Amino acid sequence: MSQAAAKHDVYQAIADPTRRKLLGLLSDKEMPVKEISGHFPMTRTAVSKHLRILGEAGLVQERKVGRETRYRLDAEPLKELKDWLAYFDRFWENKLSMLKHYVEEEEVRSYKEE
Amino acid sequence: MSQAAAKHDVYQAIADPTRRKLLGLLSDKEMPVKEISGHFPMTRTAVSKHLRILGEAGLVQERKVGRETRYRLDAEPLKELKDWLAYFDRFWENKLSMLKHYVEEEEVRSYKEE
DNA sequence: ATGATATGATACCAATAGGTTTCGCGTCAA
DNA sequence: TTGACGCGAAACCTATTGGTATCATATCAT
Repeated sequence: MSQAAAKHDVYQAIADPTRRKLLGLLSDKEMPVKEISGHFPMTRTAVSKHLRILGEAGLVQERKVGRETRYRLDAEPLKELKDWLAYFDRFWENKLSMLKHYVEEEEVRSYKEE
Repeated sequence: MSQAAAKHDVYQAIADPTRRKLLGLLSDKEMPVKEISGHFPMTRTAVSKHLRILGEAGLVQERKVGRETRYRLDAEPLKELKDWLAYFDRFWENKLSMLKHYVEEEEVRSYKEE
């Protein structure tokens, strides 16, 4: 309830390479927009928009200092991604069991349908 | 070189909730398009497009069986995601060290600038 | 051979995404 | 107090996305 209008989720947020780079950049230290945008071949406004999307996903937090707005990483929402990803662990943690899975599937299916 | 025109990467592929659901569905078993599309409130063509995008990202593999095309999960490309994610582990594996990080940053900055 | 089935290809559409330029406003420095 | 600075908001543009309906083709069943 604390933050309405979560228009962008973490999956969308990291879909864009610029935004992934932003997260890497802001993991080192807090940074004002001007300094941030110096690292990207686009206008400050464009970077600012990316930052807003990251903010909506909860991946960055902002703080006003004088006329600056400083952004820093908040990695917490990445947990959701990590959890989602964990489900697929068994499918490549050992590829053998996955293969076995499909081979057995196939034997059953061949017998029934083909 | 084996696969040209990788128009979609794994980050984009999983950005869409329908496609994430598809991956979950296809992790259980190989499935033909018609059966797959039965699980979604959209046309078969739409589902087919999502499958193509997943295919471009290497996340599903297809196999022709008679007039069917059966799809199955290939989780391997998710490794890239997992690796990318691993970089951020330190930022929430123990939140204390992260906090410490910023506090120290801030002390230095206050001293220099404010 | 004929008709139903499974699918991909194609053309089309509205909404969103990613970018730009311009503008206004608060803050800092002279 | 007057600029310059840092930033977000707004209007705008084009390409992409997610969806549709329609069509062509290959395969299966009769």
